[in-house]
Amino acid sequence: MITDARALRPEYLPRELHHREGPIQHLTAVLKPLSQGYSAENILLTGPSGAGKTTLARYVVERLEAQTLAVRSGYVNAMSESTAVSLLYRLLRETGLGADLRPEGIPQGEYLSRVRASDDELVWIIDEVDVVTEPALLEALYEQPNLTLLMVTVDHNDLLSSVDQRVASRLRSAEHVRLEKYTHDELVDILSHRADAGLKPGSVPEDLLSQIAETAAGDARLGIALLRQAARHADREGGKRLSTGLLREIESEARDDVENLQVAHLSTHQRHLFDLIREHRNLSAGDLHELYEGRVRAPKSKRTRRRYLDSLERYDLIEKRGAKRSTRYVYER
DNA sequence: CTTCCACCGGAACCGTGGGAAA
DNA sequence: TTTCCCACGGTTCCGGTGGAAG
Repeated sequence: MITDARALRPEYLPRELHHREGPIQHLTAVLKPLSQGYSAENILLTGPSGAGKTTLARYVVERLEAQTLAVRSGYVNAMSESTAVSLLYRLLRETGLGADLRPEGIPQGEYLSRVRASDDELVWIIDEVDVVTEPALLEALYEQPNLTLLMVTVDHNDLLSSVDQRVASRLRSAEHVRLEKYTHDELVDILSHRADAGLKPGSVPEDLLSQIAETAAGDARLGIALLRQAARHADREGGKRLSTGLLREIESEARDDVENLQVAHLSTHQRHLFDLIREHRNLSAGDLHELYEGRVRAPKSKRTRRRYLDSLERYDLIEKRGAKRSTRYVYER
């Protein structure tokens, strides 16, 4: 049944993007000066999860790079790089400017001079830019004359107030491209393109796609995870066609898939905190700290735990409710 | 209504370790 | 080699604040 598993994986970059014609045009227009050797505005790309932000950014930049000799690009997810230096290192490697660099022990300035030394215009995609903790880093990047930033983040309305002042002002000054959730019909269409690319023709009934789209509620990442799990399940059972009744069975597996992508980035102590909250579903701050201290051999300080909990919240793995003495940490699902 | 204090989060500080300069 | 520098991952300190208890 599965003819090309890659097409169902989360990182797959399709050859054509559907239902994003407007944003594609917008982004392309903002980046256009680069193809004529001029510099372009920095860009902030926002939208809810599963709206295709990352895919869109990579798609547009890849096309630009293919059409223009003097443009090079790099992509990084700020979530998975804990420090400024590791983020710069990764980006330089991606851009093809750091093959000879080692990952540690080099001052920031050295990396930045690499950027300036390049004859090409550079476009860097920084995914989840709101977790960049060092404001000085973005400022420094802004000052590089031949560097255009394409910053990607979820569209929390509280975003600009929650991040550092200096970061916020950088984000505000960038050209803003906003993505909406996919509609039901758009998502059905996207899923059927993926099914065509990855599954035997005719193996997915139309009404199953519609159900998946319904469950995913505009979130393409979840929709594709559902499709992938449905196909795997059917494959295991030796079925030739995905059945409509399948969805309830595989929904939680698909949601686990999406969650596991995030959990994979956690350190062991972050993981302990997350596991406790997931086990208990809902814990007061006091209880959580007590449980954590009982479970872990060398507990981190309270302040450090709060930082970990912050990052869990940014990953959308947990939710913090209430304030002050009635703070609770909640896991839903 | 007032008081208390658990919790949050900013800021300053610290020990370690690798690299570069002397 | 020794010394200096700097990033990193933490901790310590502390002021603000709003729920909860009195």
